[in-house]
Amino acid sequence: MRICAARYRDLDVAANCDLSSRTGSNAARAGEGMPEAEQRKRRGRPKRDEVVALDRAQIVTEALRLIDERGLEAFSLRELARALGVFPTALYWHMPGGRNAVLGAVAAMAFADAIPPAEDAVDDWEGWLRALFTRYRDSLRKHPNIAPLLGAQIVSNTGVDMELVERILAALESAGFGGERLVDAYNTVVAGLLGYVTLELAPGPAEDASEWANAFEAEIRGVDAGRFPRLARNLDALANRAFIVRWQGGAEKPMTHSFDFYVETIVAGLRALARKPI
Amino acid sequence: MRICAARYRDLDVAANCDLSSRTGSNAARAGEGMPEAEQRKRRGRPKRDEVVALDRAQIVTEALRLIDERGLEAFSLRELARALGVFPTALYWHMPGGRNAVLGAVAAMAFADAIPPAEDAVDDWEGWLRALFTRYRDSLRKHPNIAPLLGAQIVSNTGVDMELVERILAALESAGFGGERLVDAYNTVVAGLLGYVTLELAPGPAEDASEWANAFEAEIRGVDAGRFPRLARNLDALANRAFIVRWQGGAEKPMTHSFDFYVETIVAGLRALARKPI
DNA sequence: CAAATAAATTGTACATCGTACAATTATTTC
DNA sequence: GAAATAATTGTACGATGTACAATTTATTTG
Repeated sequence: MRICAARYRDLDVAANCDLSSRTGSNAARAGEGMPEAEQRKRRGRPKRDEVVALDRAQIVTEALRLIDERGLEAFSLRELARALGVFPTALYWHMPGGRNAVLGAVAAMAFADAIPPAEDAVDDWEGWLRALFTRYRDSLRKHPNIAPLLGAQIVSNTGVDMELVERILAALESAGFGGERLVDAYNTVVAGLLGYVTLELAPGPAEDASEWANAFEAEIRGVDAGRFPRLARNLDALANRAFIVRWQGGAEKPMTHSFDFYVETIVAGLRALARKPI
Repeated sequence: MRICAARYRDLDVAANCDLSSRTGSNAARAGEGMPEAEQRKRRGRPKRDEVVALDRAQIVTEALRLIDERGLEAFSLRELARALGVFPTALYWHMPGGRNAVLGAVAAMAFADAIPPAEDAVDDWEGWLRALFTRYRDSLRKHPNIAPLLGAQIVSNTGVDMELVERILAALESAGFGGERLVDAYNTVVAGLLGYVTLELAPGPAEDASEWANAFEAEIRGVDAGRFPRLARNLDALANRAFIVRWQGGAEKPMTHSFDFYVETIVAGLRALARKPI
């Protein structure tokens, strides 16, 4: 038996006391150097002119900023709340789904930015497809840390715009696809669209990056030429420039040339299959 | 001020007391109905014949089983330890990297199972590539929950076999690629290999699956035919069978037909580009 | 204009997680 | 038989997601 001094054993209380002001227009950007509870917050709904009225858009934007800055793995609701100068549970009012809802919204926002603007009339379907692919890649390269979100999670997303679907269908119809083949070609295009970039930007090992990189590079460089003759012969061309034998992610070391080839492969493949009846 | 009954405020102690026996040969499979601390464990290293000698392989296998059963998101080191009848910290002895190391090993194991056996002499590179693609997909469909691991994380994995690299290079050389183009073609093949399956097996929203599915299906079914004429016209062919307009994952509703088309697209594209000099 | 209702937040609480570190015991090595 | 090393139990802590209650302001309704 012992005497306990603290009424509450939950340390969250202490952790949540570092609230920045956030009065007036967005002060959230101030970031780290918090002025230590500059003006104490009342409980309850804030007065109209006292605060900028935290809303969905603000939350999602800040979430993306945090993910850009510290990575997807380090993202947490609590840190997001801290950055916004708000208690973590306040986020649930605007985003009832909690963490997953925030990430879903971030993904949807990034995806929306990636699809090309509404210049209809797709007469050159090949050119349009090339443009779609490169535009998507360029967009995602600005936020490489969310690549896993788009590639491998919540693909059938909330509110993903049907605009993209419609445009891809238009391009493929103008290429000559219809009926069942149209579905297949559509799936091929979407998979192709996300596939390469997801892999290219996939995160490496979280910690001790350079240490691991050095070890892996050494392993690659000293590959057994007897067992793997082709790999050894083309090592200079492959090392750190090809998918399994690289030690840097696409954010640091883009694989642009191969991407162009990849796009050309898919376009050429579709062109070939558009002709063949079966 | 209050009198506290418990000496330790850490509930882990209680949580870790439900250790199953695991004496003799693997009793871990017994699972949920634990006989409540049947025989108390001593501290320290166990005697040789008392226990099955927990090792890396056992850990990885059990981890994969748990992920298959409850999903990747629900996976935790503590539950893994519970299933093995061991304290969580015991896992660190065999897997110094902790959680990430376990997941990496799981991914590597699954990947190793996916590459075809050593039937060298690739005279028919197209056939070999088709076989590689379908084999990889079939393997992953047995463990759909780890798809995000292979597709979007730790791609340059620890100990990923160079065997696969060498074989792909062999196939592509026999197709006529060399030098810089060989690298591009290789990257295209690897991206194609992982891309479609990663997307096809991507997990949907974790909770309230059927509720969300119903809502989404209703939204799709009632699509605005004015704004999205092509989508509306092909709705029956697309609904729940195409990437953005589906409400079930590939584990429940495979997209095999489109996959075959996808493979054919890549093969045809490579065939075309193998001829063209630039 | 008063009362009710909704909106938006602070505040409390808790189970769970990953993992660093110490303590303990068995086996192997010299 | 002592020293090293292997393999585990046991302790502890900070962090996270989120359910729920309390509180205050704004809006709607009678």
